[in-house]
Amino acid sequence: MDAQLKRGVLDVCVLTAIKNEDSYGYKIIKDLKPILDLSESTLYTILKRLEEAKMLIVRSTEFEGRLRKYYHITPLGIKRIEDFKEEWKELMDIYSFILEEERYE
Amino acid sequence: MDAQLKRGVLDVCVLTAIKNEDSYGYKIIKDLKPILDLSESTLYTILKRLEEAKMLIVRSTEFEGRLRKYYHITPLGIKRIEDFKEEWKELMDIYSFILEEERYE
DNA sequence: TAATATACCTCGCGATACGATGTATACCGT
DNA sequence: ACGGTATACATCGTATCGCGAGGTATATTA
Repeated sequence: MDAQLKRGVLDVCVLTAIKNEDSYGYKIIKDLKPILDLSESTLYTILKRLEEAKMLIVRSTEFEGRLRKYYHITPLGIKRIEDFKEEWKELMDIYSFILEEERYE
Repeated sequence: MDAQLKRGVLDVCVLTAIKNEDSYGYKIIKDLKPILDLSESTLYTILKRLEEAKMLIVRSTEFEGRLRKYYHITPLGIKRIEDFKEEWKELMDIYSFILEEERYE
């Protein structure tokens, strides 16, 4: 999938991945794999950004000798998802425009 | 509308705007206004990019004393629109994922 | 013992939206 | 005659962000 098209949905996907149950980086990538391929460097950048935006909070734990950082969504994170749904409506209008113009070809 | 979400659709919108009839910068902005607000600096950057990608060709004319550059879509430009429609399917899957997760809140 | 999986992270590059700014002509109201 | 607005083009710099390349470390498996 085109990188440009990803930009508007990536952070919302990550928030969605942790919405129902706290999760951690490595698991998020695996969970999202079927619908969206994202690299580790991308994910950790996003997680950091979302943390700075207070859309999630982090809890570091140790699991079987390895570090594992669990991410928990905040009300601001929930709001980000809701806002996205509103934006989606506008995006649908744009898509309709592209399809409609097609009829006259 | 969020700038990030725009990135994947902007160039396709511009191509769509000139698809059925050759058009020029100032008119493209006015035509797209109802569904998408884009600034002049953004549009001219996109037009230049699309020209370099050979998705459109330019024809400079003079109209009532002013310069006017008409843009005409090429087969590559048409293909870009078709490719976008395929990408849209993937985007719909992502949107479905976001909505489905919602059910368990 | 070597490879693979798990789990984290940083740096730099390239792509790109957009505000600010600039140039120039035509038109319209006062 | 003059100022404002519309038309029409363009460039530059900044900020954002996806992602490949590379790094560190432990556990498991062949």
